[in-house]
Amino acid sequence: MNEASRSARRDDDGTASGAGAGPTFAPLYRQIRELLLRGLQSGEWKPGEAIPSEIELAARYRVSQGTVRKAIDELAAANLVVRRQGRGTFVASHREVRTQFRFLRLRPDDTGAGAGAHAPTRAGEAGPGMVMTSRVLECRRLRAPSEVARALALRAGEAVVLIRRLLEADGEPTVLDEIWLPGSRFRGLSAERLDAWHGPLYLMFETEFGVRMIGATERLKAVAADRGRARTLQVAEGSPLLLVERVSHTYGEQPVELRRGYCVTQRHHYYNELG
Amino acid sequence: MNEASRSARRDDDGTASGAGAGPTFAPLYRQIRELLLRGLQSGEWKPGEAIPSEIELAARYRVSQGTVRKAIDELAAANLVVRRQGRGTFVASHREVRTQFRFLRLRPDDTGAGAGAHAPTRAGEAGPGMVMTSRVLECRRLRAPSEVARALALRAGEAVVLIRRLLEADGEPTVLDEIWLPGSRFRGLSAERLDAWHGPLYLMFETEFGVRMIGATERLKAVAADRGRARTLQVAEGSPLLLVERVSHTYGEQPVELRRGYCVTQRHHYYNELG
DNA sequence: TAGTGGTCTAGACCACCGT
DNA sequence: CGGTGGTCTAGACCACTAA
Repeated sequence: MNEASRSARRDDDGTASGAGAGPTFAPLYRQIRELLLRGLQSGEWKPGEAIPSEIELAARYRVSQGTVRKAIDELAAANLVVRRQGRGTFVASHREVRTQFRFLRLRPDDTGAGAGAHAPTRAGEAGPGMVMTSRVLECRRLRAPSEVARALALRAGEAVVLIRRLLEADGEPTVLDEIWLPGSRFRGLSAERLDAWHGPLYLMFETEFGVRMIGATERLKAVAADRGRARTLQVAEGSPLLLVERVSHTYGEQPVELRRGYCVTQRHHYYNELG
Repeated sequence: MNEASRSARRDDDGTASGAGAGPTFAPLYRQIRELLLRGLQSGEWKPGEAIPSEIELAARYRVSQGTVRKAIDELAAANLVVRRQGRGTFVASHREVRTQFRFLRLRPDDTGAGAGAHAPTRAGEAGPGMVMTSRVLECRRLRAPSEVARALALRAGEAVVLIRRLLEADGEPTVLDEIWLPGSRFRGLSAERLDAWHGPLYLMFETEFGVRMIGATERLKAVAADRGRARTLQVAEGSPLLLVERVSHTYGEQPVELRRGYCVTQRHHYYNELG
């Protein structure tokens, strides 16, 4: 691209050069990244589909391939997009096995035969190394309690969906989930549809409701099992449970799920890596 | 660099081109990265010091600046090195505030005034938002129990150091740590030296023993407080505690610490982000 | 064989830092 | 001001994939 057009675009995009204490200009590749991000968010390219080639994007935005490349690099680093040499760059989807268990941090304790206590499940293995089956206990619509509304950035009293489900790992009751979703985005979600669905919940959200979870923040606590939860999880009342409170979000940090998972950690643990 | 010298270096580095089913050649920038890694590991450049400039490294290794850049990019992404525009690239150190609390995931519950339940402590804040004080209960040398030896990749019975300490958050007993270290790397570590040290433990390990923690894997469980720990933490026996079992490592994934932290999560939680 | 992403180069210029 | 990292370009070539 030539000097003139570059300056022109920059002037178009920015809001202030010397005007005020406004934000300084973002590098070109970040501007491109934002444009691509908008394409993802708007559904111009859907999960599983390929986005245009780097060369095509470079031509479209009138920048060099290297600049497009750096923009895509960041999207790939954020797991929003997956590069495949020789094939193209694809919008990430919960369909893919690698991404499948990205949000599931629960692992069985004895992972690998005589392996060290902290060996990852298996080299390069993404799966949890266990068979997880889900049983929906309840699914109903109600008005958001205040803390749920706050977490989902809704007004108190707005419609939400509450799902309660029991996860069994290798046949043993292990996680009791209480999932809150904004009613507006999940119209038509019901216990029947949940029962009919076989596969990861986030894949259902993606394909059936067009809501793609791309990240989450979690808060973990140890709590004592109350009567009801103890019964459901088949543990003694007062047993220690690992409470995982998760708020997950789509594009633009927009929260779309509040989940409280009560986990029995007798034979399982929550796995995390610090770098 | 010219074709001839590039081919030459590649032939030197690799082990097999068409010979056997050996590993395929790594890209140049990865080879450079490994060379830099060796420099870090060997202590050629020490924590806090600057490594040579990109231009100098490019000349030394006879590659382009862009290739060196990509190598350093990966080291920076792994937090092994910190780039500072206009100044240089520095070996990461636990001295820096940003890195200071990288391994501390415990946060006070009510973070920010009326903020949403899941707002990070503060925008860009690395600190824990609380005053943490440490009290060493015990520090002694003994022979490694088998599971400790396994976690630290030692032979059973080798010398290890056991540290027990109590962390108080804003004056309240909150975490009871049991820390196991390989004796060979931590000669001369004693309760007195620990008491005399003020600052993060990992900084002490780095400056006093030349052991730099660069990463860790953690396993979390909810457990019931036994008699002793309940007393130390001033909670009721049987109270749920968050057990954080951490194995941290230095360069080359070499484990150098096994830590079990028993956390009271009445007013605190373990924070995590999933991307 | 054509098209895609992946690597590598060389050089220009910018933004920032310390002196 | 000189030196550092940061951005951007243009073009060559490689590695992989699919038709």
